[in-house]
Amino acid sequence: MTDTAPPPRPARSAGRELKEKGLFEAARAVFAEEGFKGATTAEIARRAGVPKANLHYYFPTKEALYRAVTEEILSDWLAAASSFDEKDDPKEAITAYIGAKMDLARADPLGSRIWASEILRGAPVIKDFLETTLAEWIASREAIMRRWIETGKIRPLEPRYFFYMIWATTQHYADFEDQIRALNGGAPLSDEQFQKAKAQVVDTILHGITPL
Amino acid sequence: MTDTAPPPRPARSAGRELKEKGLFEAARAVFAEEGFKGATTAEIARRAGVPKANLHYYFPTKEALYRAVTEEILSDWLAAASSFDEKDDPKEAITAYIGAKMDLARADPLGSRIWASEILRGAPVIKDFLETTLAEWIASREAIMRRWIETGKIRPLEPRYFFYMIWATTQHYADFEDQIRALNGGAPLSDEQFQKAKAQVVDTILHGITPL
DNA sequence: GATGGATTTGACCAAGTGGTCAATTCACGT
DNA sequence: ACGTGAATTGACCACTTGGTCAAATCCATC
Repeated sequence: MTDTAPPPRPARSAGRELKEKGLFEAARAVFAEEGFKGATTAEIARRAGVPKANLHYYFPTKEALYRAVTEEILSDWLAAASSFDEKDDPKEAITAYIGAKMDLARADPLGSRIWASEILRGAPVIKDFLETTLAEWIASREAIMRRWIETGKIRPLEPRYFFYMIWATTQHYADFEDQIRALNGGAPLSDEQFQKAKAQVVDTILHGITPL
Repeated sequence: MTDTAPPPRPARSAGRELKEKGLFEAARAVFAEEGFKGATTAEIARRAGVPKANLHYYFPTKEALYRAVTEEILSDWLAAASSFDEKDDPKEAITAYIGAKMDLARADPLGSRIWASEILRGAPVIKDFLETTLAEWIASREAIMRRWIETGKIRPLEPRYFFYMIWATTQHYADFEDQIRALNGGAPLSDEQFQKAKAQVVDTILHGITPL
């Protein structure tokens, strides 16, 4: 992530970035499946196809690797969140936001699962993000929603619980994918099924908050 | 759980059950925080205040202890699920069900988190439950909901995605409690806040599926 | 083709892991 | 008091863990 231009040597960085990427992706998979504590550097290195010692050359510690992974996830989360702001109309804004969150859950279930796992263990690494960036994000959107409520565009409600519902429902399709698969006869949701689920989530929530 | 009468000797079992309970509760806490793999028998024993060897006297392996914990959780889940069946009217049934799920998330967040953690790691232990008991449960309730749809009592929708929304939203209050706390100024939701959240979840979902 | 930093990796280590075991203590019926 | 099985526990073990290190190899430059 976040490369700040080639300061000293962009030289061998081609091969370097490739290998780093391999480690990074392997780490995402293992962290998502096993959690931070359950994940082992040996397993990550094995999946990336490099000796364990090599992993520690690119990432000094398991935690450094984990932090790199989480930072990207927070960045993706914020990118999806921005879709809420691109429309003035509540129906459009909420539709776009739920759609973006559903698409993110579908495109990057690992990221969602790592986030969930991080929260489950007490959020030691992203606590600061939650308390600052995320808290500000939701406070600001609460203000927007209260305006919609005052102008009668949506039914009165507590905005934050509304967002929790969106987060929970959309991320569920990533975090509980294995459960959903078990309930779907062992097969993951097809694209058509997923699109139908997405439409229903949007539809149900929109109707849930639309004034009579 | 599930004691099948005192077959050979209910004798010293008073002290025994007490200690077993202590281990059991300590295990719940540690499994919820660290996941199955991340949890250590040493930590569980430490929290229960007994030597590690004593833990292995009551539960032969870490996995046996984990299975005992999960069985109780599945049982609690089914108990809450039964509240869906006690009413014929959709509004009443759904209100009761969401309420029961919210109350369970509030009363036993650890159970919900252990469930989530189990799914995240691929559900090795409860996979059978998901594929049989849970699959049957949802299939049967889908039939009920389709009848409600046919008689125009609720808007047309795919019942399973509706249940996913309920599960996701209610369990979110347990699984993401630490995130919710961070967004609540560092304090857990008060009882009043939680009751308001519960009412809003019921309200939004009911409106979401009620015909115009 | 020699230099020197970047990279690779097998061998290694101290700390922890789940689990075992034999020696001990306990608590009750006789 | 004593015998007996239940319960307790310190010591121990084989294995895994995250991380280190020095020796080897690579490769762009001169």
